Amino acid sequence: MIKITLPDGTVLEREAGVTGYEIAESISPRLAAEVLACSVNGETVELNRPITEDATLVLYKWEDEQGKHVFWHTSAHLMAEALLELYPGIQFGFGPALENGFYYDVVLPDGKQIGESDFAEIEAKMKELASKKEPVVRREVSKADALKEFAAAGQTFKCEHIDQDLEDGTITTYTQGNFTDLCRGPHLVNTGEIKVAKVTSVSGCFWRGDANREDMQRLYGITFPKKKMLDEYLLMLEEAKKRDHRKIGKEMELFMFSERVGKGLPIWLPKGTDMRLRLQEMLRKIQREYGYQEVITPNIGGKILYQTSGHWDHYGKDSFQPIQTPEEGEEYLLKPMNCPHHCEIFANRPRSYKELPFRCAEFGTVYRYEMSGELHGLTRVRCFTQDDAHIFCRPDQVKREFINVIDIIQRVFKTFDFSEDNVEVQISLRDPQDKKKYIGTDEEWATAEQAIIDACAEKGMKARQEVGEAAFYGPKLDFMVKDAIGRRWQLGTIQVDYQLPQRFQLEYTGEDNQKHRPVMIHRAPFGSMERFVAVLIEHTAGKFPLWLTPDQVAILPISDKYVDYAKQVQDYLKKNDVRTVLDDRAEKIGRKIRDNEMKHIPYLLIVGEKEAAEGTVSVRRQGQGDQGSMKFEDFAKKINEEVRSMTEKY
RNA sequence: GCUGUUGUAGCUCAGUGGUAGAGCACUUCCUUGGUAAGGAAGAGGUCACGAGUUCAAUCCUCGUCAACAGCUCCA
Repeated sequence: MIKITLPDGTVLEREAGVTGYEIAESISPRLAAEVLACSVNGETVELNRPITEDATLVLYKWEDEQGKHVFWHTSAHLMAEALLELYPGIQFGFGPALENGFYYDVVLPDGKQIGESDFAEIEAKMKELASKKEPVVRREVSKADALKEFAAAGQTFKCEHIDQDLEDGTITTYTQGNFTDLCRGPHLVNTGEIKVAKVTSVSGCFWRGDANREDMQRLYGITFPKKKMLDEYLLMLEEAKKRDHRKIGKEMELFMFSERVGKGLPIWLPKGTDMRLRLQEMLRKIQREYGYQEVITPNIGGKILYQTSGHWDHYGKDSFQPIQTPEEGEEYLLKPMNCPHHCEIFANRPRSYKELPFRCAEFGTVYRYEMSGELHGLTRVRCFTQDDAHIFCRPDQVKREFINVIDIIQRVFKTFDFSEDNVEVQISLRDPQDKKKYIGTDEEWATAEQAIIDACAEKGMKARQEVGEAAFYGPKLDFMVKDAIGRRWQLGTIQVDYQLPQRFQLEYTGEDNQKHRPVMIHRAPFGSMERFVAVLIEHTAGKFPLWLTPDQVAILPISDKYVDYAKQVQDYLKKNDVRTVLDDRAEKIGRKIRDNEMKHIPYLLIVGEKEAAEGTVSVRRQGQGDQGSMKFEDFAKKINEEVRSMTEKY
């Protein structure tokens, strides 16, 4: 029997020997029209695959992640089919489905490159082919036959893939029309489901992602079963663009870039600086509770410092090149990280176990020579300030310290309503196959990795483990947050490190009067001030919480007859630590409200004849309209109370 | 760094082989108004930068710089 669970939760049974599609059809024609793929005992397969034995069946529609995935995977083949017709002799690499759409890596014959002007033609061809409703036919082939077939088609990348990566007996191909692709599947039963296709972008890439291999072009596309869905998708992208931190940062005058200062070197404008300092104050307050001591170190350090730490060997070419001092024959680096400086602080004098854990914090500005193509607004820059700290502790204190840092990060995220949906936690482990990338012994790695896994378990945190993502000196726990269009950025990070203490010969005297080596924990709850502010802008669309926002209150006189009174109110609020702006333009009140609402100022105070006579202000909350009037002294109290209740919580 | 795209007023963007336009913002004037756009006038540009083609280049070609999308990378 086949056990079927429907989307609404009802459970049905059918005799074996039918296909997923036939089952859907027997339930309702409407379901049959909507269903795209199914899974048999957890494995996603085509709808036309006969189910021969007892199984659990789940039907997938467009709304299901699996349904979309199959739809887009077939769409990738459809695009390839279109490309093959338009550019005979084209070579295909990989063409997978993505979270939103799909891509195909290709090399065009005779060195031709696809540009945006070619998109319309490709889209039209895809539509034309889809309208033929070609069946997608699955075949199992032997390795030898597959090699022969793809060699005959001149597909050298496919042949390499078959030859090097695939086992005989596991190889399948899918054919639609004149196009056959090597593919594990599953796919749509026919391409007619695809009603609207859009090629979204083209970019360069390498065969197998290897910069030493052939250059390819990666063509991105997205398709939908209904025309309306494409319009909605494009609208959603438009909306996301409005939250882009680069746009809002410019509009709100938070930060800027200057070509003469240099690319990737952000300049914090007064309002942005105001916010940043407030964020730093928040973290300072929290850190003090956990016994951190703040330090300040220079923005450069001797090259020898980074040779000692090992960073020069690993990242020398990704740093700004050394600054020479010819008279003294010295070389200095702009500091790419703060840890070596902090190691020197620990090594400054003999340390006792009684001082441990020694927690050394710094808002440390660092410089990294990131590849120019990588630079991106405030999220990827060449100069940024880490909310850095290094904890030197005994091995048995690692887990406790680790948990404290997780607490700090969770407090920070809670303050900004980064819900669990937005935050992904990742444990970054070493790739044991690739030991050249890392320093340290197997035992140290095992201990460090276990400490992280244990700490997460103790905090009940769901964390994904990623092999090969560790830093060269140790494993990491990273907190990733999505931006407006779903790109993930790493914010908070905690890392265990046995290596730097060794390299810097760090020691403390234990209770036993013997020298011991401390363990070092690197941590940054925000990650960097730049990236955190960027993500915060996109998260809030520029509507920052009252305690943080640069301008809390705008005062709007009804006419310039009341500007004097407005100034009196402003003075009072300033004296009571409320951040205000005065809109004394000769504009109508409706206009002033509109303009200041659009600037995302949390409170607007309207003052006219009535308010001046009574010593009140008419209060308007952002997005919530008129809130009635009150004495301006009471308003000052209210707003201060509101800010206090927010800052007390973090 | 690689592939593609873009660069015109403070912002968003039209436009043309004969050296430029709109809307918003800005300045001034009129209006003195009650909860999301009042009216008029003015000012503002080496059309990213540098070469080349041309009688003539903002427009065509090449190079440089920067930005955007993606790849690769991310201590």
